[in-house]
Amino acid sequence: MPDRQLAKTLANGLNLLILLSRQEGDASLDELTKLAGQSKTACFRLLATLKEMNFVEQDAQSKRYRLGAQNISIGASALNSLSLRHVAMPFMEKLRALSDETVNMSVLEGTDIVFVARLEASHIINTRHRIGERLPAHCTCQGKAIMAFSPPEKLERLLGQINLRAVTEHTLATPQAIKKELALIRRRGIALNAQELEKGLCAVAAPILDYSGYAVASLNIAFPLLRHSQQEAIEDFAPAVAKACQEISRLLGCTRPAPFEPQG
Amino acid sequence: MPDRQLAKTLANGLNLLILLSRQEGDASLDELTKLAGQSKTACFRLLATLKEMNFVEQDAQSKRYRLGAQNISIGASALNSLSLRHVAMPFMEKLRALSDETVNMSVLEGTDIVFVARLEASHIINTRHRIGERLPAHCTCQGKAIMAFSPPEKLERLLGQINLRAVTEHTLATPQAIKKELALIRRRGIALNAQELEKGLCAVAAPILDYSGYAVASLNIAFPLLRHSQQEAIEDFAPAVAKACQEISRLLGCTRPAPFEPQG
DNA sequence: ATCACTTGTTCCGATTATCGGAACTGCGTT
DNA sequence: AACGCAGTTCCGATAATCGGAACAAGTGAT
Repeated sequence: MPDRQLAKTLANGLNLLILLSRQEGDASLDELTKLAGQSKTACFRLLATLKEMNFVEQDAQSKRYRLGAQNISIGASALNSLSLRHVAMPFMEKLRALSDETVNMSVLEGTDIVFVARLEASHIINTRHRIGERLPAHCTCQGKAIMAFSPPEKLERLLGQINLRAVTEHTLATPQAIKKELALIRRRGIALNAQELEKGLCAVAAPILDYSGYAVASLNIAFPLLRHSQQEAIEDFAPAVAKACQEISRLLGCTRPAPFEPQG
Repeated sequence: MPDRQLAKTLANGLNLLILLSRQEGDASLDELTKLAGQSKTACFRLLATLKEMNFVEQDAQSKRYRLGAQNISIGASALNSLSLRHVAMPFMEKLRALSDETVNMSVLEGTDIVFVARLEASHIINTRHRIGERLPAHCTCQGKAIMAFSPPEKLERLLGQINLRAVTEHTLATPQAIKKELALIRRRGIALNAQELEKGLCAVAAPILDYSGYAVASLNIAFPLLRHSQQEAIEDFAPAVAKACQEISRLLGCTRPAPFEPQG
């Protein structure tokens, strides 16, 4: 996997950090050793280093490892340095006022999306995502919106990496199906999630593009089909989301023209 | 630097990540090279590795580095798995060693505080609170410390809900009195409980703030006036409690500066 | 209570990954 | 056009990493 000259030790250490974050709660040295596929000694040394720098903590009695407070501090810093959030927030507030449904912003990280901002609807029945949470990109309209407006070579690489497990019966299951869907999204400027992630959950998303004309993030409105039909979403929400994203993109220096058939 | 067997490459890479997070916004390779005190080549390789794993991003045109989305995801994971208790425990142990009095941590729930961690003094005469126990927030220094550093709208809501029964003759009895007291606490960074809950019981508390700059919990040292005077508490315990809480807050991503007159 | 077994930790030599200097590239300025 | 500057690549010497073996400390079973 290492094509270029990369710092292998650093990569191994970071990999342990990622494994630990994907783990529920804490993990033992042995568990991490097996997950990472390395020697016990190497893992031990790497974890000792991570511990020294507060990236992991070790329980005094059980000796199990968990994520340290350093990650919280750096994560908060990463959120703050995202100028996107500040630019987008007023638009997200407008969208929520319009829809009274939850508005999310996500970025693409590998084959997953990560939530970076969120304004919740006032309803009790709601989506339960949190900032920092990740989801498979191809199962979400936010992920599809970003992928549809990504550079072709990046997209090809992603399609090769995507784990095509079907989350519901509506999930796109083949690279061909995804490509066809992305072409449609590219024409319309809008991505739809019709129960692909969870039954009864629907959402519309549009991409936020930067000066290069490619997507850096996406905004969506998510809602249960209890309150709105898919048709309502397309007619009422989609144009508003698309317009908000176009304005944000313009603020980021994007000059790419909007697609021709936003109404599809 | 410790002499132990640590993975130096990993440490150097993590150090770059920390430097980047302390930086306002982004940083160039040269800047990071100087800050880290390393060769340009080494930094470049480490940053390339960090980039590969989405811990940093690189702007396509300016080549400058900024924190990547991976940190947001891991930070959120850390927040969930690492309870406040784990972060605060070592600091609480230090406070108890310093004072040989009982150290408590509480969070606010409604108009009450709830004890979530506790280290007891060795003395026989002692406070008898237990983890999970609740007390009216406005009668305790812990509650006042949290309220003083809560969002204004939340505070207003609370003040309307508080049941203003006077527990002792020293208890704050009107919203005006409470507001005045909270303003004082906000300036000093320290909350005092002078027999407001029980005759002869005194305590000093400071707030623990998260990345938003608002309080999520508070720490106190509680003791009977038998062993220390109120003046001793202000001179000896208050600065230690304030310092501990500031350090914990920083670990949680708080950047809010400490108040100006911690000694009041 | 003892023994076997699991998990975490230390030691040490061989190997290999890392480091830093020098050289190359691309870009903006004088 | 030449220069300087920042980022990137190349390459050999060196120093750091790795993994096996041994040790320590618990844990559970006989």
